[in-house]
Amino acid sequence: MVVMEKQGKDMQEYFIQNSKEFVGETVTLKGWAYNVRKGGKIWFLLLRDGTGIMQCVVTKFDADEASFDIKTLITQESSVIVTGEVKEEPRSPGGYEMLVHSMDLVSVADEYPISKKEHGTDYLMDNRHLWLRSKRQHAIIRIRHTIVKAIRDYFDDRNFTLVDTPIFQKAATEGTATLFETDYFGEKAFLTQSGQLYGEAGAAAFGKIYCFGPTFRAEKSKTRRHLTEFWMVEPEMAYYDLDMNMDVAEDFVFYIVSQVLEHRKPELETLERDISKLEAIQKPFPRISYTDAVKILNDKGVEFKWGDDFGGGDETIISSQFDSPVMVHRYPSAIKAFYMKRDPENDKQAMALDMLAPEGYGEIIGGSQREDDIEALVGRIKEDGATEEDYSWYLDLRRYGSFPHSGFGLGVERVVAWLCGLQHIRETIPFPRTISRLNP
RNA sequence: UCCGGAGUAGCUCAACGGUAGAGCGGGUGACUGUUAAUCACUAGGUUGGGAGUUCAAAUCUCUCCUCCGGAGCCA
Repeated sequence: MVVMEKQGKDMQEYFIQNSKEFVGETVTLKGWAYNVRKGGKIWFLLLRDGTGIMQCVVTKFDADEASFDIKTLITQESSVIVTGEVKEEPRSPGGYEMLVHSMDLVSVADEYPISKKEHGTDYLMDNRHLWLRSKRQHAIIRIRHTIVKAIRDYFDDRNFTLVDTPIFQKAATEGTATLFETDYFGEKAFLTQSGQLYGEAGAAAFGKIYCFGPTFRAEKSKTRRHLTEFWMVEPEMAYYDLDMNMDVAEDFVFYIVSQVLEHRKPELETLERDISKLEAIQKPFPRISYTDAVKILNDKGVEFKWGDDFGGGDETIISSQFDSPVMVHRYPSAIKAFYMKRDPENDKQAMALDMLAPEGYGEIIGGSQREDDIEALVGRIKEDGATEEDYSWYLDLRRYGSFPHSGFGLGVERVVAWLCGLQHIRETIPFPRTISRLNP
């Protein structure tokens, strides 16, 4: 067993994140100069390797002369390869440092656009390709990675099959939203706003499926909650009703939160996230009907009529009543999509659910039990001004073995913003696309 | 699309009718334990574009452009 451990470590590649296991050893680091502090006979290089930042100490006694003299050439973000001994050192940020023996300057960086002082967001977004190197952005993107992994693991471990859905689509999923139009060999095609209708075909073939990919909305939204290109995961489950759907949504979101807490505490601390708010989240999540939600608003003195849709401020008031995400179900059918099943007990209500994140982060999930009655579905398609022809393959799913089924979509970036405690959604994705940004 | 705010040095900002300034970053030099290192010296500007008012405009007026925040729409 001791031998196995030794072998395992010998085979382990050194990177800054696991310095603890290499104390006393001489290792080689390849990375970039995050910062340099120069003295006369000693200088400090903060080296970034993608996993963390290591303080490298260069002195005339421990390093050769050529390596020491690199201090006159090196600039912020220059690429360097350093060899030296890893030591525990309380004076060093991170608790470890490297005593440098030799150094190789791979490339001298030009004057770096992102200085050590503060910058405006728009300037940083113009330099997004470089901004990603900073501690804060590094932490966010790593948390995003953990969220995406949790999403895939959750479904993969529960017998869901991945069914990818097309990005080019012939028609809108939900008539109202504005879509990006493209020329598809002389024919109109739209960038997808949802994979759901295809997901329903998948559920009929595989039982439980999910699709996960980018989604596009051409609305000219200018808010901190909107991107024109964002990632959405959409599970669809055969023989699941609305309550079972909410069970999955709750368990799924709880799993994502717990994975982030388990694996990304250092990153959350870098972001100065109030972790107690995330630790307070518990199952079961509160479930309230739309009608109850309207009562909450009215009790708080908000003028709100049954039948209207919630605005951002309304959602914040409702969600702030709870520590955990809240699921609001049975919305007025008039404000929901045609494919949602009507409540058998009240035709004015749709079997829809939205999940609102705490702390004012808004809607992170939208879903429903789907309409499985072909007559009802055809009726609503016609009410929307479309034809049976437009939805012929979708209606086939009701002609050939219709079945109760449900699903939902979760917006990845809104979850990242919520868990990271960010002010703006544009930091949640490496290269955001908004109404005013297509570059970089 | 509507409402509000802002464009001044590479960056973050000040000057708000009378000769355009600071901090950071850059350059040069000093320093053996720095922590957004410090200290000294130094370079750097058609004040977003256009038009107008005035003896005089970064400053006042109009217009256009760009960006930010909010509303609507939504994940």
